[in-house]
Amino acid sequence: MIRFFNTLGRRMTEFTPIREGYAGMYTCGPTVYNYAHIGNFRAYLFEDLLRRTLEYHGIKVTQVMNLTDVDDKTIRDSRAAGIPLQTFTRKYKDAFFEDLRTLRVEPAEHYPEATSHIPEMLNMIRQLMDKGYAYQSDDGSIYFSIEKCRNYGQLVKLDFENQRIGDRVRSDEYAKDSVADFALWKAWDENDGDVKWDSPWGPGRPGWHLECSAMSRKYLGLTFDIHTGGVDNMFPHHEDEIAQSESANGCKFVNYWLHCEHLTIKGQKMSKSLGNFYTLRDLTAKGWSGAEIRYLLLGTHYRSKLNFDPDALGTARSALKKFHTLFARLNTVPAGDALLAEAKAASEAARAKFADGLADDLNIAEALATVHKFTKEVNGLLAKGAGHDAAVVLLDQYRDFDRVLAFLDVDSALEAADAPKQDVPAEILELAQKRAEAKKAKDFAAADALRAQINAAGWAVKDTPAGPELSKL
RNA sequence: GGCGUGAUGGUCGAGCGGCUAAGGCAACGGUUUGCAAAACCGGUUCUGGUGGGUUCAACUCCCACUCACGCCUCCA
Repeated sequence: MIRFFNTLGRRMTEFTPIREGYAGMYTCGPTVYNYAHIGNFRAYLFEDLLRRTLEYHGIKVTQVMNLTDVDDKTIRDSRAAGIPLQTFTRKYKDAFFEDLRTLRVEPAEHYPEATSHIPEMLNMIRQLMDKGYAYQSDDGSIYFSIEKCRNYGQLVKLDFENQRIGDRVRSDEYAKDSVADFALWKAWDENDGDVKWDSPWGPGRPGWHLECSAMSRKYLGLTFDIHTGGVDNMFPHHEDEIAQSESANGCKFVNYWLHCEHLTIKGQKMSKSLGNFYTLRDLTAKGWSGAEIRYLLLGTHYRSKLNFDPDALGTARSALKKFHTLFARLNTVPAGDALLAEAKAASEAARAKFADGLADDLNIAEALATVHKFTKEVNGLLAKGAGHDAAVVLLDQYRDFDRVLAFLDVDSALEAADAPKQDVPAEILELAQKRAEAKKAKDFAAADALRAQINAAGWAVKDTPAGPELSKL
């Protein structure tokens, strides 16, 4: 049984898909006006964990992630750069997909762009107008009227009578009947430059919330299983999506809403406006790998705040390195079927616990603890003389875990272990060679002197069963 | 002001109304090593923000307080 904490109702609920064995999932994607930061990627990694967990449990997932490629910011920044909107957003779409690959995020089935779905959105506005849920204001914009929607406020309890009205609201309020009404269609004005589409209500562009309602309907149907996003999307974005979709479609929009907590830095939300963010590229430029970053960002339960500390990436590196040396060891176990049955039993037990942990609202801590306990067993089996056949089973179990985790990298670790270290300078190799000879001759004074020389040159030497190994200090 | 989330050992981070409070990283001890490093093994560090309450029994439920963070129309 898989269960999730459903924001709708704020309860832990068993997951029952509409169609057995299949799950339709809509995940709010990026606004492509800049590089996404790792707080954004935390959400996408959570969604990746979600889809991989469903798949691990044999459920076929259809995931849709939208790309918001027209809004205030994309228009503002493309105009400031003097570049056509499409060209401008193309750059950040490409960067986004590149970053997803770095983090081993499994691709969604559909990545619809807002600008490619204007007809679908206009169609939905038409329906809302016809049913009386929307109205046109003096400036030509179309708004959704909250008052017409009895169910408004399913995700968050808000008391609109008793709100502290901020400046942002006041500046936007002029054309609306009610403060909470939101734009379905924004009438063109000169700030939009050449960005505009024709509509029955005059030239303009779609409101932000509308794209998700229109595109989810197109790719997932009127009612679908799961909708996710960051907690900051609960209001107004998701609340407005529900209002639009349920009003237009006349039926329930989404069965399970899952929201991911924020990534914080020094206890504060990471955000573009506060300027306290790291992009993925900032971290990879410092030498951290996608796997290490993935390990760190996935390590905290999605409904808890994750305080990002760059130093913690070192923890990730240490932990992953231990796995990699173990994989290499498993790969060189001599032939034989010793302890094969034990290996199979340990693998099967670990697999079941791992699956159960994930099924419990994506309890990654439980799943990881299982992997680590399994590793302890694996080491025990190796110490007891497990043969090659057993090693193959154990290694396969790590590959199986990695269908969800995607940071263990069993096979690339094995390849790396086999490949010669090519980037070591010749003179360092020569010193290491001389040291090996000195050691062979039991001239330890000379060997230590050579090691000091190697260290002075910025390299460390370790003696492994397979011979000396060099690494940068 | 309204709504919501959280506070666990050096650090990150779980479960659970009652076995010795997972697991990672770090530290420490041991095995191994010519010495190291790496690897493996091991116990250890806290009595669970504060104060009450319920209960035979609470870290786990309830109340209050303190602190922190988030949302209240840009925001993953």
